[in-house]
Amino acid sequence: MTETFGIAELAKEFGVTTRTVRFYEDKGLISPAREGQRRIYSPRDRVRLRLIMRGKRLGLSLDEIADLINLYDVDPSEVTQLRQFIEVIHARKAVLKSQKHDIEESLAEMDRLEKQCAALLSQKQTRK
Amino acid sequence: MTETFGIAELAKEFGVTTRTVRFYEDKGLISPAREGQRRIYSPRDRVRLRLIMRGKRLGLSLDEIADLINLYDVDPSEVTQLRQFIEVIHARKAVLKSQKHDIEESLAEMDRLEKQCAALLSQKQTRK
DNA sequence: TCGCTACTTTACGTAAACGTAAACCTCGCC
DNA sequence: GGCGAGGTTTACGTTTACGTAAAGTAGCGA
Repeated sequence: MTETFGIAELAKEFGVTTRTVRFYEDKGLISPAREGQRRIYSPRDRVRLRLIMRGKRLGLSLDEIADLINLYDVDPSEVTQLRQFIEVIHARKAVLKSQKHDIEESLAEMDRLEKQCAALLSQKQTRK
Repeated sequence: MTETFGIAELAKEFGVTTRTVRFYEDKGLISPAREGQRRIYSPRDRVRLRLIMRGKRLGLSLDEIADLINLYDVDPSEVTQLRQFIEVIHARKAVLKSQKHDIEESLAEMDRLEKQCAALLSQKQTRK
């Protein structure tokens, strides 16, 4: 028997409000089961939530996140679809790589700034 | 004599509208000179625009970008300020590193998906 | 002087991603 | 059986990051 979760539980785990979790459901990002009128979340829903949070940390919109999540649910029956799918993956990889590049540039700049600061600091302290 | 730019010129270069460029000025992200009532952008303004665009690609809000840009303009006279500044840099570096981690995870997943697809494709084609 | 082009300010509109308030179930328990 | 905790729907409010329209100005070539 697979584990299930309540809405408050998941909201707390991911550091969002229950409103947010329901909002994601409205957007079609997750579709929890119901027990009466209550929402029951499966481990699969939880994984999706994790993917959503990662997408948000990367600055994606919910619509973009929806597209990405749906990648995992593509039915690979048609060869044409498979080819298109590979195209999408390539495009996505390109974006990620450019983003990685931006991050590495930023990190390098932060290091430079930090070293400048450290130098200034030791200068001021030896002079004292 | 240093080169200058018009608003349309810069907007085109960075792939945004002039409205956007003016909006960034309203937000205090850039402060171009004026010639009469027209805006005149310096190479420094252009660098700032480049930083803004990079920030946006990384999913930052304009407020966050403003904070980051102002890092480059900090006056390093006070030791206390210098220490705080280093703290800020450290925090920023931590965020960037976690973001980089997210990206690498995503890239790995994309690779996995791509290989699955390739395998399925070749399967379907040899069978044909 | 006319008209065109590029730029300006002012201001209202809008989509995304929730926040927040109101009013209603329902389950456990004292 | 009342009630408190936690969940639900419905709906209007809010912030961010611009879009878009209106109306005015400044220079420049015919």
